[in-house]
Amino acid sequence: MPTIKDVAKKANVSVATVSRVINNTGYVNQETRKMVVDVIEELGYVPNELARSLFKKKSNIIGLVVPHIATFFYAELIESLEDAIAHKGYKLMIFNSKDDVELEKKYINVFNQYNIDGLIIAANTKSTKAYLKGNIPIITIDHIIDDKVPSITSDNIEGGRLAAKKLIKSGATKAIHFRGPDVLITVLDRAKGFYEEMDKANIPVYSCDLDFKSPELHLIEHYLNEHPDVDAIFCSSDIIAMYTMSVLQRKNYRVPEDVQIIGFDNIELSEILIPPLTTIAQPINDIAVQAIDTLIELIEKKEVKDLHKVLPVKLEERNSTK
Amino acid sequence: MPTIKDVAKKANVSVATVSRVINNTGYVNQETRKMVVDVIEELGYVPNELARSLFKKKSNIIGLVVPHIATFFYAELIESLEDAIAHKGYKLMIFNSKDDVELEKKYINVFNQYNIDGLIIAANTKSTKAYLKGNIPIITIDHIIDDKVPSITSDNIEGGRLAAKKLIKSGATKAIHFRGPDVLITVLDRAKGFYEEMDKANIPVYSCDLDFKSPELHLIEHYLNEHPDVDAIFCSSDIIAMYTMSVLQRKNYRVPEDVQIIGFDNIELSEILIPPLTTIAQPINDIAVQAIDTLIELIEKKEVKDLHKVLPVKLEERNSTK
DNA sequence: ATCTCCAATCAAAACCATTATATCACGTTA
DNA sequence: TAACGTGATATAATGGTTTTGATTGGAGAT
Repeated sequence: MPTIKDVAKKANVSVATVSRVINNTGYVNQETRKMVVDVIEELGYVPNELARSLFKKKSNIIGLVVPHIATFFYAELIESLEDAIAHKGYKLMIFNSKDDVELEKKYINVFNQYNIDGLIIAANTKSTKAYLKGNIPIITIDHIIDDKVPSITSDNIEGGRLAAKKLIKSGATKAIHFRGPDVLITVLDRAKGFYEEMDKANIPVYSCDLDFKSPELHLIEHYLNEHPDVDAIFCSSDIIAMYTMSVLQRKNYRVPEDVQIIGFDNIELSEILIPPLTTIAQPINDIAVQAIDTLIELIEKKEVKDLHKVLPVKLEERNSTK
Repeated sequence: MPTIKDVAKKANVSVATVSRVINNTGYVNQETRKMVVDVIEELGYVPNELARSLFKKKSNIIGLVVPHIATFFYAELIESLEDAIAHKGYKLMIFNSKDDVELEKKYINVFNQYNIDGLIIAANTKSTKAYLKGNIPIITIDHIIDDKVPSITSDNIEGGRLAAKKLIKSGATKAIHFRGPDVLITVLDRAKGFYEEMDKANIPVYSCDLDFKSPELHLIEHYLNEHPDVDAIFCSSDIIAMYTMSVLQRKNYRVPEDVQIIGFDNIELSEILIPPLTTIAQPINDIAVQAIDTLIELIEKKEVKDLHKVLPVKLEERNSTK
């Protein structure tokens, strides 16, 4: 790999001149510029980003902490984030925390080691303070770890409400809420909105916590057995809804005639279920774009207006509800 | 952030001594070591990985090029890779190529800029030569771009054969193969093995190319309409199989009585379909581990024995076949 | 004729960690 | 005693880039 020195030597100019050409700063004669550009072309010189980062204390790398890459929602989120990040000239470094505190600690070190410019935390971290200690700009997605740390969340409470309202309107009389793990604020908020409306309508709700990545089929079945007369189900995620529908179908419940079901996320697959799944749509792409925009404002020390942005969700009506 | 100099000053030793303590090299007195370690602890000093990388020409970063992060198979692959990489003390930088040549070109520059130590290409790249020009160790997953570039693939041909054999044994008389995009070698290999066996058994096969990420429902439907008497379907991926099953169900085909169907990948969801999907299981985790192992051998300039490793696939029999 | 100004350029310092080389003190050995 | 080995540490060079401060030559002003 040729260095800036090689270019300088070959073009018979100083290193500084080459630097000025590359960065379009300071004075440089048109002819000199052309000469330098030609040599750069000829040698196939590419500036070394590490050296740049070292000097500028800025790496153009954004770190992302997620609990599980392969969970559908996160996978789609990562894709959107990668896209938004690439557009801004940054690169993405991904860390899979697996909700493991030790792992997170290790990662936090890495962030400092690499002069990472910003951090997106989409995981329910337990090491809040450790993250905040370094002075890397941080933004959280899907939850809030500190009042001063900007966040982008969907309006989960409203999502829960929308689901409840829809089920109530379609004649629900007894409901189950299959939730994700109750350590997640998203999960709690969705539940909160849901209970709120169901309580108002005096409809009893039973709830059960499941794993997000692979919901336990036997738990779902067990729960349905305990409440055979349930006629409305709200799930914290579309994946949970898919698992639930699978159990329902196996147990010969008709959807939506016997039981209505609503999911959350609006992942692509929800459309092709039989019947297609009614769900609460999260604006994943908007979340990603807003997160990156805000994070970059933070990195550039600009003023961030709304510290906690809540994006609207939408009821996507399909045929798993009446 | 304190630097090595700060540590040296505070501990009253030279920078070199601190470095020796950190890296466990050369001679350093026990007492001096303790003193240095204490100061490091006190200042919360962490070596700057960028400076290290710059000097060593080694970044401990491994790049990964995938076509679409959110495609199920890739998401699971990324998760496994991240795991294997983290275990070896490397970090993962992800690039979503979207099968876009321009984007790939941009990324290849980035790899050099960051002194990336190794590259995993899981995408069907069109810029083979550009990748090879830099002298970064490369390994490909799921396809082969050059005879000299090590690769890890599943035994896709055998996968196709296994699917065919199973369908033949269960009485198939007319088959459709819903494939992924025919630019992918994986897709072609699976088809190859499948045709091979079906030809032997004299069973006609019709095939149709679909998108991997969001298979076109109308194409599937159109194809089924054209061949209403089909009784066996082999899909290049479980996602395609899910979409196909959705169409089948909507058209009131019974699975497996009227039509048998086999997928590929064995993603988690395939188990909960109704009926559970028979599929060809790829050893995703093994692929990831072997890929990282081989890549690191390459990085460390060790001899790589088998340049092209083909990992066995397995027929996972469930109830979508007879 | 002298001075100011500015475009154009350069050399050197800075960034941070690593390492080859140098230095020194001490003890051992010929 | 002089030469040597060795443990312990310091010094300086290295890597690639950007920035700072300094220098030059020439145009225009006084």
